[in-house]
Amino acid sequence: MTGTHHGNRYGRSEEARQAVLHAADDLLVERGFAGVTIEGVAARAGVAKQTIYRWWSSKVDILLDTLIDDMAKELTPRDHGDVSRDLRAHLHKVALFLTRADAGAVFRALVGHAQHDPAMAARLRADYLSQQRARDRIPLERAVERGELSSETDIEVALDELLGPVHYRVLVTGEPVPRKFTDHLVDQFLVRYGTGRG
Amino acid sequence: MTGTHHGNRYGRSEEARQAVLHAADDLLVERGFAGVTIEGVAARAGVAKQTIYRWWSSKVDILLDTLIDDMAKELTPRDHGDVSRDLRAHLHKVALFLTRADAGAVFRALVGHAQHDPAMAARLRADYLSQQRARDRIPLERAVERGELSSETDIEVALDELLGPVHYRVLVTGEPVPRKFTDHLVDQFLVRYGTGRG
Amino acid sequence: MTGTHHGNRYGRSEEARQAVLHAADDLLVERGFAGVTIEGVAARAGVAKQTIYRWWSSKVDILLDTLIDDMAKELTPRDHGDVSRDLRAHLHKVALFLTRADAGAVFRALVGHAQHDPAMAARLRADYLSQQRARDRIPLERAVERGELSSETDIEVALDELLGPVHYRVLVTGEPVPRKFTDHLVDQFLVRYGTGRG
Amino acid sequence: MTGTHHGNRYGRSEEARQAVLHAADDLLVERGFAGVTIEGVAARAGVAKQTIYRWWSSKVDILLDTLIDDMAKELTPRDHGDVSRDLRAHLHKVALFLTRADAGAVFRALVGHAQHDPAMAARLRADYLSQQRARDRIPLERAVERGELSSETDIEVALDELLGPVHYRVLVTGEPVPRKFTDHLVDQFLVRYGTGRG
DNA sequence: TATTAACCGAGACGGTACGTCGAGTCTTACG
DNA sequence: CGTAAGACTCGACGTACCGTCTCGGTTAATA
Repeated sequence: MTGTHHGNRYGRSEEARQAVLHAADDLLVERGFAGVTIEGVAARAGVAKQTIYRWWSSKVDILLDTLIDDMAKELTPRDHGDVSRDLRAHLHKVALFLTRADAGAVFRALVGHAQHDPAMAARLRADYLSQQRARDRIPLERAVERGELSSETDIEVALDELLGPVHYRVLVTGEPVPRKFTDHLVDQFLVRYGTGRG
Repeated sequence: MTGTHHGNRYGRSEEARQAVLHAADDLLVERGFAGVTIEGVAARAGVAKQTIYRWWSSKVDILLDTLIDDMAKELTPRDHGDVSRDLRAHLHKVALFLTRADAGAVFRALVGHAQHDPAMAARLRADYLSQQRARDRIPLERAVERGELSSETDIEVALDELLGPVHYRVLVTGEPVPRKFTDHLVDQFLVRYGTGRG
Repeated sequence: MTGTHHGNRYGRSEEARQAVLHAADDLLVERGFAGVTIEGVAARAGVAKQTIYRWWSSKVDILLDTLIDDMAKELTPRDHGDVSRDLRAHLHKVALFLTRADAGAVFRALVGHAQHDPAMAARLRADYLSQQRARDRIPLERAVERGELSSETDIEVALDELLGPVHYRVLVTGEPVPRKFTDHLVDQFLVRYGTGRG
Repeated sequence: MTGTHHGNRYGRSEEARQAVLHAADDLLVERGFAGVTIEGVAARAGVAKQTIYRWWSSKVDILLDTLIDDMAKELTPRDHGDVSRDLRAHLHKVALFLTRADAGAVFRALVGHAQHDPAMAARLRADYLSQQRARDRIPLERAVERGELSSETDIEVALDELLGPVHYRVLVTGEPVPRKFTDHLVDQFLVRYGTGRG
């Protein structure tokens, strides 16, 4: 009746999964968060609504799925052998990620939605942000190992000082986040905490 | 409302306005952002939907109306005669405001929604956040006048360094924002920028 | 936003009501009972689904509304001054009604559905069929008054004998119900029950 | 079903067939016609939907399968040697069958559905009702042979006069069909058509 | 005895329609 | 003119079944 189907007892259709994720992503970028509807995603993906509801609980759930890959892929810090270069590079990557159209848009939309939905906020933090937080720690932990930072540095607070201003600009003031700004944050941070050996 | 409606040939009903604002506020706290609907507000306020649409353009518009008074009232910094005490007090007040149930909930909800709605975000920044930003500048400008901060201090960047971590915790990580944290931010800031005269 | 609306505090839109009834009727005739869907009726009538649900509880409810006028209009027996002519005329009208495309189709569909839905069956009998039954009694009661039938005639049973075979053909065997057949039923009936004065 | 399924190269599983028929029958009695769904039958019978679609074209097709045995079994008239007793007995059996919960429910449901589906109605008449009609003729044909009825009797019309009122009560008015009523129908019929020898 | 084709259960798939909710618009009667 | 009331169109929600299409495993006639 309907053309080609891909039912399969042992496992879902990867084709349908990809179509849904891409459709949701596209709609978010094109029409914004309110423009992402289950009905719209289904239509655009060429998929039945029921198929979406079978695997995702809400449009937020879909967007989380689109986010997780990107974040790990784009935001894993590399080792440049030097705390300053590590931090400058990582903070810049974070800024680029947050302000870029596609993946950053998903992140902003989800953090925005989290303000309206405590349960989803808890899940976002437990499943996604904590992973990112772990990646963010890496440059600082390496710096402590290298002796570039005191071993008594409060890394949690340090992360807030470095990442806080970047997210604040993105989420609240809407100011751009140029490289100069992130570099400045790193420099100020090292002035205070660095051992002078870095 | 009193049960009887109140036509008024010369001007709008202040009674209706207050009922709407309170109903919206109550619903936000009780049921969250999604629980605030025009229909629900109208029913709760004992007001016709049309009356709401006549004076507000959306539920976000109503919530903005509830926010503006509170922010000016609660977040105007006092002068303690000393940059450290000024900043510590102000940052603490900001943290309290953001994390408190009612007014902070409205703020978080609106910033959350702004992530989904660029036009509303622009308006939020132009009409509300810029006013708050001006209030936030006061302690720093006073410190420059007093000579406690160099006159070359980039106040915009300084604000981002002070307020950014606070908003980051509130909006992203969900960590609490204790006085110890805000005090630490101020201390670190003054270590770097202070003239030593403060 | 949508063109012309006709909201009105004091009363529903007669225009919408008529459009719904006609659309339902048309769909029934064109596509059969299964082809009558709330969604389809709404689309065809140019009416919102919500408007239908506001005034009718189901598609059956709509069809009942289309039926009631027709039945009273078409099946009220006239007085020909003679039991034989009265009954022949009435039975023929019933047969025509039942076998005709539009109104008869509605009747058949509803009686068919009543077989699946005891609650609806009860309502159909209480609100519609009993009215028709009352109309069907008229010729027989007149005949008793005229002395053409014994006053001891069991009118209920008589009605079953006259109307039963007609409905049986329509609903069960699908045989046509020609005038010859209905006339024969009347003749046989009068042979048995008539006083010979008719 | 036993929990293990039973592939069979040459021929279908009688076990599955019975499970489906019983499940359909049970669901019809418990939840009515609308409560009979292919999914529900499959689940209840412990059978795959595909197995149902392999052997039946629709839920109506399943119910027809449950009907055919019962009708032949229960509605074959016996020979009492006398037209009056033959007809009284047969008409009473028909009335019992139609008004009883299980088999009668299936019959009523199918006749009801036939009002909505002309193709199914044609099939119902061709495959089932015509067989029943043949059985219904038997007592009358025997009576003609015996000389109890004139050989010129129009048996088709006679059947409508006898069976029509019974079906009318069952399908339309919902009145009970007591023995007194069926006996009366037979008596009236014989008054008119009998040769007086019966 | 091993092969293998028809049947079986399970269940994912693309769809249609369901009945509900809220959005934003429009009309009315009243004060 | 502003108000309460509420009917209107519209879009999306999440659910139930539809009928189709694999999939991996079972069974029994045949090679």
